[in-house]
Amino acid sequence: MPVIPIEEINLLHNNLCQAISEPKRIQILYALAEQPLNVTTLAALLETPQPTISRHLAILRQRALVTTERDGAAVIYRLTDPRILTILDTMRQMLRDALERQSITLNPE
Amino acid sequence: MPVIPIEEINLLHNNLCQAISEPKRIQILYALAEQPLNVTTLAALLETPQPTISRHLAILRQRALVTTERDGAAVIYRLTDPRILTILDTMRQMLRDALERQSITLNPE
DNA sequence: TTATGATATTCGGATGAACGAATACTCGAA
DNA sequence: TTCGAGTATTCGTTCATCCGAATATCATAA
Repeated sequence: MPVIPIEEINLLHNNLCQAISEPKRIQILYALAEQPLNVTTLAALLETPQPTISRHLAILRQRALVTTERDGAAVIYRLTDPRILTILDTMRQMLRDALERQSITLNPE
Repeated sequence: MPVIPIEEINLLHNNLCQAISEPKRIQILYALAEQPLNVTTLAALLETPQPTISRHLAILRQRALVTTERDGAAVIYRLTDPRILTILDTMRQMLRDALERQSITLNPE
């Protein structure tokens, strides 16, 4: 029974849990999963003001969830680690299963 | 390229991301992974006031991450879905790998 | 039914993000 | 070196959530 040090719990919280605990940032991660994008394109895609996207990207970059590459005046953002998608998709499946237990269905057919 | 509806993003955020975005709740989930526990025992284990633990458990219960069973006056809490541990462990590994990229190591040896 | 251990809830204050708006910075072309 | 497109930052406000303290509720034994 491994007791996880509180320092590691805090790192986990600050760097990952906290980072994905914001709907807009989840949207950003899914968008970048399709393809790397620059800030303006991302802002247009998510119909969100550019400073808002830029702030969220800064948070994701500080947590090392995305990396950047310059392309002239533009900055291309891409996912650092595809496992973040595995995590989000697992959560979605858990959510579907939990809703099913309550006989509620997403996208019923 | 599946575009995820904003409603599902919000459900994901409210029910799962938000729920694990708190160090004490992560500790609780790991503790319950070892074995089901009642509130008082959990409070003692995590050296945290009982009302604090109770409030966090209420949040986890509302999100269906834990379930309860009565045992006399006590209430036993247990994990609903072991996949939450898979998620947390994957995050820990991502964190380790990210730190390694910066030549920082947890538990060096 | 009353007392006790166990759990849940409420209140108030404090803290932490998020946002809109405005603006500052950066890069490269001319 | 100046301009414009692209990106980042700052400020002030608002809103959500956490906690400690106190207390209420619940279940069972006597």
